[in-house]
Amino acid sequence: MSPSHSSLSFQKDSIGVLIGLVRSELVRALEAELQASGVDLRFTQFLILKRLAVAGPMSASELARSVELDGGAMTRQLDQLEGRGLLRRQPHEQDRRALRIELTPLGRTTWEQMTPCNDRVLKAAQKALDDTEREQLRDYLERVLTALRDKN
Amino acid sequence: MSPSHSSLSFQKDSIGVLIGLVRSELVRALEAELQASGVDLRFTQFLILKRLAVAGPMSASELARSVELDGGAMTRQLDQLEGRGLLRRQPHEQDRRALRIELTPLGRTTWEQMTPCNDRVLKAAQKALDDTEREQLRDYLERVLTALRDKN
DNA sequence: GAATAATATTTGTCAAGGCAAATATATTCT
DNA sequence: AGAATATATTTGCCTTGACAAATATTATTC
Repeated sequence: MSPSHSSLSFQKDSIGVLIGLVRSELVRALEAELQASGVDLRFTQFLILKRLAVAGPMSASELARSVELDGGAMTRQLDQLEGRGLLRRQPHEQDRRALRIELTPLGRTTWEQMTPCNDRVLKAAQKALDDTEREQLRDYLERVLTALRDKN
Repeated sequence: MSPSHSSLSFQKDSIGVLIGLVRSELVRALEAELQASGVDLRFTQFLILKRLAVAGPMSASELARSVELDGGAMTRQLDQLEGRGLLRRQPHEQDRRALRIELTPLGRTTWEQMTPCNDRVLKAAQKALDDTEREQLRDYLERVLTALRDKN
């Protein structure tokens, strides 16, 4: 279709486009795995629970920064996740403005159900790369991230 | 901060998280470049115009698929971009259901203003990689994308 | 060739995130 | 100490995108 532009249409995607595509496939794959495992969580909620499980309790704003989510959006996600009994808002001991967000036992159980999903998706994504290439990919991505962040 | 979990917090990001971070930095950087060049476009609108400029006129649904945007969302983006005079909806010659979306001269001029922004961002992102590494990064990302899409 | 299925576009509805304002508390400066 | 500033959380408002339904047209099947 539209053969008159085929010479132009076959140009390779830029790194930027490629990264966007990979990201959306990763999100899609993870949400599919979660659903297939009976875990009713969206990608953002998965990230929040994962962060709490891996890094331990923290304030809502620390959590928001660490998953790159807006503070207001975080409040609403916490409302939902707390309403479902997956986490708790406790008072912060040193700072009365802040909260200490912590997983409940149910939240931890849920995390244990999701972590195999995460592993499967990452494994599937990297199945065409050997160990050396995986390390290189990570290294390149880290360098790209640093370059973008240091752009002064 | 939160020294009681430092041993866990210093774990490396997964490839998944890393790709998400790179993507959001790329979007941020591109939108900043556009704004600095006086081009009032969001990332999605940039993608649409770029696609039309590079691949030529196409139907709305082809365009939607090629930038991974929902059809309904595309209709509204086209409303906006057409309203600003950047593109036109023409009748499709072979298919009376469909449209032929094409850039206006203003759309083309705008594209010429944005393409240096795109180039600067991609160059900045890859400045810490040499030519070989850039090719490898692209190759790895393509293989990851294929692996995710072929997961049967 | 009529019936059925598929596709293109549009519109309505909803969920999610960004931004800004409001409030409460901490921190810094003088 | 007191004032000014910064940060944490919440809420309201707005934009965007996904999903589903509606309509128009094309493609396929019987």
